[in-house]
Amino acid sequence: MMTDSRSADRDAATDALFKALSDGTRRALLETLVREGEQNVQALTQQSGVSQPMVSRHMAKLKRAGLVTARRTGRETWYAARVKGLAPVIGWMAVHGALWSQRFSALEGLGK
Amino acid sequence: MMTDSRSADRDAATDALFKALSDGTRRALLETLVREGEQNVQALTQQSGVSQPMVSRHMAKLKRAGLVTARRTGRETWYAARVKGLAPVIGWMAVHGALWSQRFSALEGLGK
DNA sequence: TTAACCCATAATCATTGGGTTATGGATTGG
DNA sequence: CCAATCCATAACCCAATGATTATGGGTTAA
Repeated sequence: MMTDSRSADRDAATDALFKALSDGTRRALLETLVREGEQNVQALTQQSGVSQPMVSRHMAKLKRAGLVTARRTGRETWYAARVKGLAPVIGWMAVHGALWSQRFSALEGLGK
Repeated sequence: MMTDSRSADRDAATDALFKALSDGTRRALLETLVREGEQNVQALTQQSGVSQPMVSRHMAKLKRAGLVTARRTGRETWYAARVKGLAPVIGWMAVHGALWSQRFSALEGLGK
């Protein structure tokens, strides 16, 4: 049930998700997880080009947005991409109706 | 041709696009254009809940991101959603390969 | 137990960015 | 020509954020 006509674009989860994706460093971190699977903070720090604390904070934000999961074993924290996390993005695009939806067929062409 | 292994997530256009979508007010403005078609700044201001200068600045950002087009006639500026503008978002998702691509089939179910 | 290691948080800084009101340029209407 | 209208830009405020170094808590190893 829609409580406000503007709620679709003001949804807190959707907002957190788009904000999480709006930074290049975070997107790069996420892509590393997608490509290379679960990684600990050490490994992510080495490939990211930013400091370890920054990686921790970026991962926290990605986690709050639902884009990664965290699994702690001993002193290491292992992060993994959470595939379902992008669903709200797809949902947001779908909300715009047939106009945008038509373009989704182009996905097949883009799928490399 | 890929000039840098990290370039996919550091591409300036992609960054501008995600940043443009990361604000709820801008997404609401964009959705208005998608739903109701071309609108001038006046109309957008009335429905947005923010001041006219803020609308102008948001629209400028959406335009730089390639999500809207602007057409000036006399003293009015008419903005329209640019459907192709979302392609890089879809492209970015596709870059992540089959892992994400599988989920795109869920679009059909989400398409209302 | 002590040292080394992994990670998260705190403190700090500079920049970005959303918001406002004020202003001004360009266009239309009397 | 003058006034009203439409929009963009400027000036400003404050909160959020990306980044750093410093610190500290918890875990493994010697």
